Amino acid sequence: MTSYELDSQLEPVLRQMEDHGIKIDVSFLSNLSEKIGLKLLKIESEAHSLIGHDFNLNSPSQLAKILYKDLKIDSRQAGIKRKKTHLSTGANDLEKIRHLHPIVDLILKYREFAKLKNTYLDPLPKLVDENGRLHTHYAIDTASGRLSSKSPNLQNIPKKGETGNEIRGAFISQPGYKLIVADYSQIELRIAAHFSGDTTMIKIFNEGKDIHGATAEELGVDRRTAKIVNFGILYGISSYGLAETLKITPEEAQMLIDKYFMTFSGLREYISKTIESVKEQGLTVGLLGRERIIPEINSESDRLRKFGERVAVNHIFQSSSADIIKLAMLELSKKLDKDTKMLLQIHDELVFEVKNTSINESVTIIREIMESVVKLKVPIIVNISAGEDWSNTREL
DNA sequence: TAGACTGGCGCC
DNA sequence: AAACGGCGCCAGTCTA
Repeated sequence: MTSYELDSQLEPVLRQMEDHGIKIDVSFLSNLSEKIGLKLLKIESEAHSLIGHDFNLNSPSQLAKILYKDLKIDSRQAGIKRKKTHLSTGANDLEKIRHLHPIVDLILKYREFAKLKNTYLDPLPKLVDENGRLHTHYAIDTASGRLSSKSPNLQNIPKKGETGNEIRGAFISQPGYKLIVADYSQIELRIAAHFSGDTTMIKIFNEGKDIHGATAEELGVDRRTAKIVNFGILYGISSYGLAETLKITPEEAQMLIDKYFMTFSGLREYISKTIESVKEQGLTVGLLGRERIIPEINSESDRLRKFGERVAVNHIFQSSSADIIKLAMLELSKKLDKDTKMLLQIHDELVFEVKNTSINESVTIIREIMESVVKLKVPIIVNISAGEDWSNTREL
C-alpha cells in the first residue's frame, strides 16, 4: 500500500474518531482554573514588588529589558541567545541565569501556570458538547505524514508537572467504560535500527534492553544524557543543538556525538549514505515511500544545507513511524467491535474507550495488530495500560 | 479593529 | 543570525 492509499483509507476512520470525541471533567477543570488564577495573581504581585514597579509578565520584550538592562545581567557571559527583536527570555535561557536574581524563578513559575490556564484550563471547558465530550479535528497534510490535531489540539495535552498531570487526568471515560492507552515503545529508534542495520542497536533491541540505558553504558554517561543524544540522532543531530539542550559546550557535545557514532557506526554509515542520495535525488522516502522534497539540501548557504540534511534524516524515521501507526489504525478500525472506540492518536500512542466487559478481548487485538502491522529487523513493542482517566492508568 | 509577526511553549 | 525534527495555540506587539 502506498502512503497515498493509506491516507485516503484512513480519512473515514479519522472522521469517526472526531465524532466520538472524548469526555472531560468540566467542573474539575473550572475549579482548577480558579485556583491557578489566584496563584498567578500572587506571583505577579510578588514579581512587581521585587522589581519595584508594574510590568507585563506576559511580555518577553519587557522582561528582556528588565533582566538584561535594568538588572544588568550579563547575557554574553551567560550564553543567552539573541532573538530578532531582543535577547531571549525563553525557559532554556532563563535556566542559565536563575541563580543571579530571584525574579527569574518567579518568571518561570508564572509562565508554567499561565500556559496551562490560558491554553487548557480556560478554553477546553467551553468546547464540550452536550455530553461533556470534546471533539478535535485531525488533518493529514503535514510535511512528515504525521497527523495534526486542532480546534482543540488534543495532541499536546499536558503530561509533565503536578498541574499538567491533573489536566490530563480530567480526560475520562464514560461510566461503565475505561480508557485504554496503547503506545509504541521507542518506535523511531527501532526504525533507525531497521533501516541502518546497525548491529549494536539491533542487538540491544533484540535482547529487550532499555535503549537509553544501554546507550548510557556505551557512552559512559547518565541515562538522561543518553536519552537526549538518542533523540538528537532522530532529529538530525548538531553539536550546537545538542550543546544547547544539554547545557554543555559545543566542543563537549561534538565529543559525545563522535563517541556515539563510534559505537553505532552502522547508523553513522547509513546517515551519511542517506544524505549523499538526497543530494542527488532532492528528496527522501520513508517506509511506505512517503516523499519529502528537500530543496535546501544543495543550498549554497551552510545553514540551509545543514537544515536540509537534518530534515532528510528525520523524515525517514518520522514518516515511517507515522505510516506504521496509521496502518495499525486502519486495521484496528476493521477488527474492533462496537464496544471499543478509538478516540485519539498522539503520534505513537492510541487512546480507546472500551466497555468494561470487552477490555480483555480488545487489548489482545490492539496489541496483536499494532505489533505486527509491519515486520522490522527488531521487535515492535507496544505498552498498554487502562484506567478511568488519562493520567492514572495501570499497565496491563 | 483585524491581521501578521514574534517569542514562547505544550506534546511526540 | 541562529542554534536538533514535526505540530498548534497563546499573549504581546506592530501595522494597516
